[in-house]
Amino acid sequence: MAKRIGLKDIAEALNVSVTTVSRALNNKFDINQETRNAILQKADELNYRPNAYAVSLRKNEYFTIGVILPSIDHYFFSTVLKGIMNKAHQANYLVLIGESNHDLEREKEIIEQFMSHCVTGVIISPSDKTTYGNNLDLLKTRRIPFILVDRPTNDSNHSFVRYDDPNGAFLAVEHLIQQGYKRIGFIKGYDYCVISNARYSGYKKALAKYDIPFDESLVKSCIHIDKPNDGYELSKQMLFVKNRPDAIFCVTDNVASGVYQAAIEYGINVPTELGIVGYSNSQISKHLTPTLSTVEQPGIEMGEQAFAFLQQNIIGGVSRLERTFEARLVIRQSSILQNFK
Amino acid sequence: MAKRIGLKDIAEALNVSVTTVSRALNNKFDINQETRNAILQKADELNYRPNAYAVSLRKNEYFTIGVILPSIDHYFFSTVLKGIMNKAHQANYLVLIGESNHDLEREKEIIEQFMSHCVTGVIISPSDKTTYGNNLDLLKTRRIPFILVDRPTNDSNHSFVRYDDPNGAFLAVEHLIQQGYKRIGFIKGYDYCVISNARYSGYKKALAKYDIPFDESLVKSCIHIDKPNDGYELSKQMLFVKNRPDAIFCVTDNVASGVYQAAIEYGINVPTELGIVGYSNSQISKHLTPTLSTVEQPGIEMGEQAFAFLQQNIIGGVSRLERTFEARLVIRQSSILQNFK
DNA sequence: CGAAATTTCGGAAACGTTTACGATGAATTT
DNA sequence: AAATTCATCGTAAACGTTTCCGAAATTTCG
Repeated sequence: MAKRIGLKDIAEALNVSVTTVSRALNNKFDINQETRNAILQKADELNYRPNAYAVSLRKNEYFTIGVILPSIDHYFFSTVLKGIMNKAHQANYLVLIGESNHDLEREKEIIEQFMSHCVTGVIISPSDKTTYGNNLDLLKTRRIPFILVDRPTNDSNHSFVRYDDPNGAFLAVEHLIQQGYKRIGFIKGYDYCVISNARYSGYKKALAKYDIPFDESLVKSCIHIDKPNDGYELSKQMLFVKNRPDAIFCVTDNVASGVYQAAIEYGINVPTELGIVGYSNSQISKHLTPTLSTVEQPGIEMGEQAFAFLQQNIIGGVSRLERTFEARLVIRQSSILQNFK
Repeated sequence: MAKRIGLKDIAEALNVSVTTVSRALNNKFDINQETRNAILQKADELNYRPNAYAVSLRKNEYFTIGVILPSIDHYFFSTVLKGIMNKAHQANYLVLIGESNHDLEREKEIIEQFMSHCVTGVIISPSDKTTYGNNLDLLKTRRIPFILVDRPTNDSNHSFVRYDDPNGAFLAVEHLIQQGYKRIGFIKGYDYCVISNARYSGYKKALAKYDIPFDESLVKSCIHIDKPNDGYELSKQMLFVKNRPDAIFCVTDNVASGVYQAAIEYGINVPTELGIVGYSNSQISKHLTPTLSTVEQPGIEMGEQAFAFLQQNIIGGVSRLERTFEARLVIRQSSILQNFK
């Protein structure tokens, strides 16, 4: 509302030129100490802030990156964002944020908004469909570097930061096997969910390694991977048969929480009668009773790494970078059988 | 990396002036249909995007708001942010985000960055100390409108969106009383935590209404309000005495989760032997066993309301707006005694 | 003391837009 | 046929900076 004050205001107040004021404020060398001090003081007095728009326009450097996430209130993504913002702040970058809600059209809008705002790079966790999609082409034709987070595409030219999802699932299932569980079920996501499929493959690999026959009746697909309800319903189906599984690996912690509910309802003890392992090491996993064993996903570190990669791409012009975070299992109470046998 | 293409590039390619190109792209009237079409086509072909910096600078209108939150990966705040971004997107505003981490110095840096980027308004959930502080003065002297979220200051001129915290606590405690609990404890935050104190007052008010004497030994203060550990330790202290409380109201769900742990450790049944009510209706409250009764905090709605207020302040120049969201109790299993008595 | 070097500053152009204004030519009117 | 209108376009200034270049004023040097 109030008039923005600019270099001109300071200049007029002190009877010097705009150029001189600029020089003083930017610590240039060819300026007298006294005038500089006077200018600094006046600037402070008038509460001057440089207009970032004018500066960027003139210098043609826009210290801005864009971040696109499917959902901002999803715990994992919010930690990724935190990691990005940590590093971005240190490097004096402005961070623009867009929430795609897995909507391709929205994702495109965000990218175009980012391009209008001259982002020098983008970190994106694409919606599932983008994986094969063309929204990224918008960035490519503009040669705007981007880093994929958590969900790499099948294009081998892209830089990405991801988590070793198959191995995370493998470790989870192997752990269950080693604990002595015999019939291990898996509650997955829908068929085209990239993340779910990656974990599915790890599940199968672990079974194969220990010569456990794959039993399709032990695998169920849920629609909503972020809510417990599907896990609840599907595990009820799985547990209400004669030859029921004695352990269930879940595609997310939230799904696992649904399995807890079903177990309680049926009076099935966890972990003695039913082992459970989730995925994400989200907040709830520590709070469930018994505490939930799960696969860790270090969101902050992944975010920080993504920003570091982006910076390398921007500055160094490095073409392709990738990092796969090593999977790590967090063993808690829900999968410990050893002491009871 | 690639050269940005501007109006000039289109103009040169078509042998017209920059002005004409601008006119064509902005749907001005005094332009020939054919040239317009040619320009539109060329712009599309070259993948032109207007430079938002130049536009804003020239038009002197910056459709940007800033949001400052203590923590971005805190569930409640992430939902507030989601609400803000929903509305901001509809209104075509750019959203800048800063994470203060309850650090006053950082908060100031963010505000200055925002001012450099010419935000037309700010939504801020101030760190505790700012409540009495001067960071907001930076905005005031610049006449940049701002809306406080969740944590109003004691300055009666400020616009804010908050939650009726005292009443939320009151409802929680009243509910426990009505269920038949007799000795109701409270685990609060540290002494200067605004939110904690608001809830504390509601606790006391409920006791007073039902003529239950206030017993200081039933009130404990924790440091970390967002983690279960303090709740765990403090409730152990409270439960390990002869005349222990039969219900505990907690300043947050996370603290309540710590009480669960202590109860399990001591073999105390929830809710029959110990009633528990938390605060925030966070993710975990639905997943705990038994499910946790808690006070709802509608983050998305509060965020949307905050943006609506900000917009009114910006557009209409309305001076002061406030809204207190009505408290609502979510009754789950952890506080139900009625059926057992 | 004159010339050269140095210090300190201002003028002007530029970044990519938008917009007020004027210019041009064609079409219409008288 | 001259005068007027109208449609279409270009010129130039402006937004708030930075920076190149040159101009004074001052100092240093031979």
